[in-house]
Amino acid sequence: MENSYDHHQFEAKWRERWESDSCFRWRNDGTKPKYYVLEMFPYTSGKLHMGHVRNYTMGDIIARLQRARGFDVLYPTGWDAFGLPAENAAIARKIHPRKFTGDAIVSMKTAMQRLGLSYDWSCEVNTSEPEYTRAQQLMFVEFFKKNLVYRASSFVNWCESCQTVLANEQASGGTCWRCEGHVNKRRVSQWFMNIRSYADELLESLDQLPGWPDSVKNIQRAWIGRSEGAEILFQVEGVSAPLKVFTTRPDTLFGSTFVALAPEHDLIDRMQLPSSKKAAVGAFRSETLLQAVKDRAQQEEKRGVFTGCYTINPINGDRVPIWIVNYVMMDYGTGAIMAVPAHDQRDFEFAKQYDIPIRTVILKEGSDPNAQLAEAYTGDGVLVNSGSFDGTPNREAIAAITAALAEKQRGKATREYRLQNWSISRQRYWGNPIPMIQCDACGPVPVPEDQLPVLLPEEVEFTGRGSPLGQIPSYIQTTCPTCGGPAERDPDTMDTFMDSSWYFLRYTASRCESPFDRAVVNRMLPVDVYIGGLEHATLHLLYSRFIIKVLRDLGMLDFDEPFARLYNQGMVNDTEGRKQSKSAGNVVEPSRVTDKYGTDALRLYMMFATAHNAPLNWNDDGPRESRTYLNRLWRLQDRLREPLSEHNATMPSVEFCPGKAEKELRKTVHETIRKVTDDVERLQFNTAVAALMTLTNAIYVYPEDAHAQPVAAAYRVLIRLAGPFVPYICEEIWSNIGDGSLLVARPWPEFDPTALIVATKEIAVQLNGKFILTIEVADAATEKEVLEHALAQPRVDRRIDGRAVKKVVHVPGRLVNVIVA
RNA sequence: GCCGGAGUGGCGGAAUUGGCAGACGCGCGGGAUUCAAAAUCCCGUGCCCGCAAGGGUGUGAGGGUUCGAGUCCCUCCUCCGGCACCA
Repeated sequence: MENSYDHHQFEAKWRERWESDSCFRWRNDGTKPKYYVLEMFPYTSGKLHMGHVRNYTMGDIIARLQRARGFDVLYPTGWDAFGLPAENAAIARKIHPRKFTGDAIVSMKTAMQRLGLSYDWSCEVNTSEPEYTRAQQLMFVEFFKKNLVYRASSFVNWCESCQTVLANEQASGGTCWRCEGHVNKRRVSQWFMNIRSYADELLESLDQLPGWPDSVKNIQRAWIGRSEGAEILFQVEGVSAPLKVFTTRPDTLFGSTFVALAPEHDLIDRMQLPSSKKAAVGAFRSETLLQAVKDRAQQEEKRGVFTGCYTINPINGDRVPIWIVNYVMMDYGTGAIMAVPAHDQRDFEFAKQYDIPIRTVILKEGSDPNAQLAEAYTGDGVLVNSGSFDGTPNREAIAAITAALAEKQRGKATREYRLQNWSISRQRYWGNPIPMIQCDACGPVPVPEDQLPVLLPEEVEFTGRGSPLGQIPSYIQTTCPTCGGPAERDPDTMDTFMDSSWYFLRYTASRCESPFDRAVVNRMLPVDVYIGGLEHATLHLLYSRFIIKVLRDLGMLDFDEPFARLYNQGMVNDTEGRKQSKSAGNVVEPSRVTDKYGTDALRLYMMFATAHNAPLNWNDDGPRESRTYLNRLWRLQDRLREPLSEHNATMPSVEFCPGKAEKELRKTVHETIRKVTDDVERLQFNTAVAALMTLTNAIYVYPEDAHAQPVAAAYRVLIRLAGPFVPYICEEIWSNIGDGSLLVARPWPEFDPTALIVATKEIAVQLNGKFILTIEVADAATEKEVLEHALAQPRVDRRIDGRAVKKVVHVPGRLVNVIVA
């Protein structure tokens, strides 16, 4: 006890003891209510950075606290172990991705264990291991059998430097999400998952997620991008199949003076282009298709080419020209629009440039129908130049015109989505092989279950060019499981977002033969608290929600959403607020801080510095300042030596609290229990730490001549409350002052609301809403007594200055507001 | 451009439902301890006027609702995040 605080002397000791006593084991025996705490598992980059420390400390505090409160806590972790960086390391440094990943796991796991994180490591999951690979391949085969995956050859986002296909959200802004290289359009045959068929549910069930931050829900809503409108069929001259157009403004149909197609649109190949137009059309298409997605999206100038072909407007029989334009995207809607220059700014600009007629069909109230438009009018109004619909308010005309088209079988109300279907094929080695065989006679055939998993071949040369698996004949060449003839394996691996969209199910049965145990998963999920970065708002979190709904519809589990509550921890930046990065040379190593100040000091600093979701700009003084507090916590052992040796209670007892000082301390103890418990529940770790400091201060200033039992007990409560935040020092102190048990095995202190009631309370007195002073009134005082007491104050009386009191507002227990003229 | 979120002391940040703005910490000032210093413990600390008692003022700017606004409403400014020819 006389030793000064030296973290080196006991961190390893307690880590080993917690491990050997299985303190953090998930029991899964149904005897206690369950609690599932989850963090976004790390990608196996090899380094643990401050962002991880911040994220995992939050989860660890919740896990430790909930265990103490009597929950059967599942708090697991694992490794997002497949992916491009390991493969790139293989190409650059000739290290096999399996070795690179294995080494990374060893070093990261050691670092994570040093942080005192209370994971149940027996649940550990590694997405690159054969068991996980097999489980996911079983699920893929199931998806295939139920037609949830399909093969399509289409224009996809192609990253030139990664030589791979990207999902739309992985190519946001025209740059690759991983290497930030240019993304082009390219026609490739891929496996897709039909996430769009779940778009409505993914959107609507966001409203049933009160535990999610609005920011993430809004990002997902925008990402899904549902818009209501109509699909309209245009007859193209010389082509039998009608052209489908999507619009949100069917009310403007009479104003459509041309139809515009995306350059990729396949109708262009089926139209009979006049020979005079063929060269220009061909040139425009190939030029546009060669452009990187980003360049095309950022191109301000609207350009296009007239095809020489015409189509018939189904509402009025107008013959309108068909153009191919650079501002219509194949990805959205039908890749074709009815252009209405008068009421759409983009169409307006295009029509001006190419001298296409502009016809007003919506008139703003009180404006001149013949006025020249300076820009498109997109507001509301009344229909003109629209035949029998003239005079109809445009909002009504939307439904009316849609109905008129439906009657003629020329259109219907419909919805479109910004969300694209999920392309899951990757032309990479270090991923989960797609368990499919392509047979010329039988088509795509799944690998039979008894032959799973399809494992990656070990002997591979990593050149960084083309398809790594496709170049290995011994892997590719196989026989068809159906007909026995020669066939080829799918040369691709699955997008790693597939791995991470169900790993949290696997934790509950990490060695199970089937992908997961249905009964256990149904009991443990949804995850109670999920913590991770906001950067996964549209990728991982949307895919996970989708996969859970798919598994539900396949009858494999019985809930709708994977994560009941979601929290996004803020970034850890450098001192200037810039992102930490190797290239900027501003990375602070967690181990350097923990060596010098101890794990607890680092954890405490990260929790105290700022709110959980605000960015944390690193402050070099922070860990030292936290250490100062820990020293203060430590020294109380010595300072309270006598009280602690005389009294072994773990709570301040009422009978030992006769005087004001004792009662006040007891009140502070219970306020702290309540505040720490509530604050951790809301992830307000900074204010929880502040409450611990307040109790610490109260113990320091507790009068020496007051009764010893309350202060000894208060200190024991403090150590128990601080345990989840700074576990090592608290376990060590507890071994000196406790009851011989391990602190981590102690239940959480009980909150007693009656301890908050003391004899008097403070009431603020205001005059005309302006604060004057506080008065002390008896706890049981009536309203009349409180008001009399307030008005009797000389300072209040002086400020009233003889004016008549018009009204008095009394908020019991809080304030009195005296209103005078 | 559109959709979110946020602007509070010298600094990091508190303020559950509209009810004493600035909890807690850093820094700073004072005191105790010490031969002295560090460390430690105690007290003080939004700003302005005042020796003090006391008074004024104050949550990005302006307006509004209310007995009462950091909190609710409107307009504007700044910063951060998301989306961006989405038909």
